[in-house]
Amino acid sequence: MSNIISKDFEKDLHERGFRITPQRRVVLRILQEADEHLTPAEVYQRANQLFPGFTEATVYRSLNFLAAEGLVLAAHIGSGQLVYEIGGYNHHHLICRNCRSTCAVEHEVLEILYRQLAEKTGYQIDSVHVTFFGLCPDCKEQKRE
Amino acid sequence: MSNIISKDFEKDLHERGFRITPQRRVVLRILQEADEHLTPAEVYQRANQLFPGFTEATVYRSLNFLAAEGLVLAAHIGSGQLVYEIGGYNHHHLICRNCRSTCAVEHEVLEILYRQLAEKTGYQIDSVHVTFFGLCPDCKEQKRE
DNA sequence: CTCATTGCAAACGGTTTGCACTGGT
DNA sequence: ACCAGTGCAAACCGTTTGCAATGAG
Repeated sequence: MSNIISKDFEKDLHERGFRITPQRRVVLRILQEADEHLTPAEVYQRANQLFPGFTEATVYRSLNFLAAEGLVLAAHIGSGQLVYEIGGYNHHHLICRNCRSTCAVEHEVLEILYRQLAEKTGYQIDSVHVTFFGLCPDCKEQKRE
Repeated sequence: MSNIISKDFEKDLHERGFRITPQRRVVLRILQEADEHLTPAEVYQRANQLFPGFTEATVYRSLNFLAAEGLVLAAHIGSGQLVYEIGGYNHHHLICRNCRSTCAVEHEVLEILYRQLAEKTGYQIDSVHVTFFGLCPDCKEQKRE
């Protein structure tokens, strides 16, 4: 879809008393176009180019808002920083603890695990973004030297 | 073992020019006795009782040191906070996103997954502490009301 | 016109750092 | 005695908040 916010969402938000501001559109759009997770700082940086005058506070508020409304997804990746990405696309990350490179893993690969975990613990797992650490092929090779 | 720091480790650290200070012993001991992950603030709180005069800075420095030396393990659990726990005991956490209760999962359950992931991606996964989010049995029940 | 949202700047909480002192070795 | 480690206080960084001004509805 090419719409910034689908009309359904706009209507829904509107009916609940929220407003669709240019700022929120911009933040959402940035995440849609980034197609990867971004830190609030990265969002701010890009937002400021598209929309001079943007405040960091507004970035945080927009991200929180969009996350609360389910339009974007907040995830904790290593390093303690919270990152945001466009919702609706379940995937996970591998991060190389040596070179920091990342690699996405399709959700399907992990789905079996989730089912097993759920059975064993009674939890209803709904993590949609988990980060694993390790060594990427290159660094693994290098370490062996 | 009842030793605070095994003699081997003391010797090893010593040979590399590090010193075993009472502060480091205290921090390590707190983590050993806690038998769960603690935030730096929690460590500080306990350390200050055992050892009045302890500084927060020292807690952070000790934790970093012990983590770098492999004596304790730093893990990112949700909420972005870094927590520390005694090393050598691989496990993972489920956190209920509703009531925040946590539940540990034995490493063995996930070991198969790691092997699969490693095969598919070429990464050498060595995450020893991954956190999954979901709903615990109680909250799952409650939600259904 | 109203009230949700923004901009601004100040506050906040967790973590790190510079520096002189202390104490482990 | 030497230098790694500590205490203290100030700096830092990412995030949140109070308040008056703005602009979406």
